[in-house]
Amino acid sequence: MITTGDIVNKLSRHGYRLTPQRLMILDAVDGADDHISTDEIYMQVCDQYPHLNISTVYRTLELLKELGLVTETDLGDGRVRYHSIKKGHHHHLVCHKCGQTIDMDESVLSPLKAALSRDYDFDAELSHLAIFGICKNCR
Amino acid sequence: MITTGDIVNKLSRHGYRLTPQRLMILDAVDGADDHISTDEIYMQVCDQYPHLNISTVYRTLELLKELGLVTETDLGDGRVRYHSIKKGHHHHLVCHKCGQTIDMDESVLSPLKAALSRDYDFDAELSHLAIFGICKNCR
DNA sequence: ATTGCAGATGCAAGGGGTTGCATCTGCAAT
DNA sequence: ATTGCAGATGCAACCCCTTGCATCTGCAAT
Repeated sequence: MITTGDIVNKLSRHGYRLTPQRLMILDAVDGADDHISTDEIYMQVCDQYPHLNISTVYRTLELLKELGLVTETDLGDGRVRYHSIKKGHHHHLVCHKCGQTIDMDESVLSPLKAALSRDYDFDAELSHLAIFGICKNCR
Repeated sequence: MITTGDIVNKLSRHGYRLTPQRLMILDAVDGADDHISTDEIYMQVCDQYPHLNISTVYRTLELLKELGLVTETDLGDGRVRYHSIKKGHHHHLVCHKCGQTIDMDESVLSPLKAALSRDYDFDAELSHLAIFGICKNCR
């Protein structure tokens, strides 16, 4: 379990400060059942604290991503979505026809990561990838 | 070589029409040395035909992509780029630190495509992918 | 408890891209 | 050569997101 104290430490170690906005935004991501979009986070936090500005939400999510507290995924619906690191890594297969998203095991990408490292000396960041295509029902 | 006649046929077969705007936009993509961004296309075509609207450029590129005449790549610089199909498929490794993009051979992705088809019955569209990470100089 | 200040926020303007709608036009039928 | 009309365009408004800047504040040093 990550406590508020842990977050304070993680932030201060990088020269950042804990603000109520950051705490509320992180709570919103952690508390979400599924991947949550920026404006869902914004609206949710605004219920408690209406003065919040949307740009703070974007900047905070960028920071939380940098600190490894949340991961970001582009599911192709025109808005990026966030997910607590507590809920583990996984990837997505997104169907272009029906829009369905299928969770994909991380292991499928391991050979690719290894090949890129071997052949191109490139350290790929594949922490939360979405791959587009056609699902079995739509093929 | 693809002629204007070929394009007319390809369009009409799908119930679309050939317009001067479409022809000029396709010419701009075909004539570009490298991946060209939407507003580069817009500015280039505007030189010949100033009445052109930017939304026509977006809609036309969407159509050309659908018809397989151009491919689209997101190189992570905040704008999508286009590339003529005539110049072949390839993928990109984009370094988060220095911004360099490395061309990657298509064959690296074949095992992934096969695995997704086998394990998930999912037909992945990996025609012009960008993978983010850290390049050898920045590791 | 005060103070100082770098880091954080709110605000407003701007950038890339999309969309609804009225008008226009390619093109097939006549 | 005309006509009809679905498809295409231009326009304006909008959406998601980012950025510059003035103000505010967490928090460490005193």
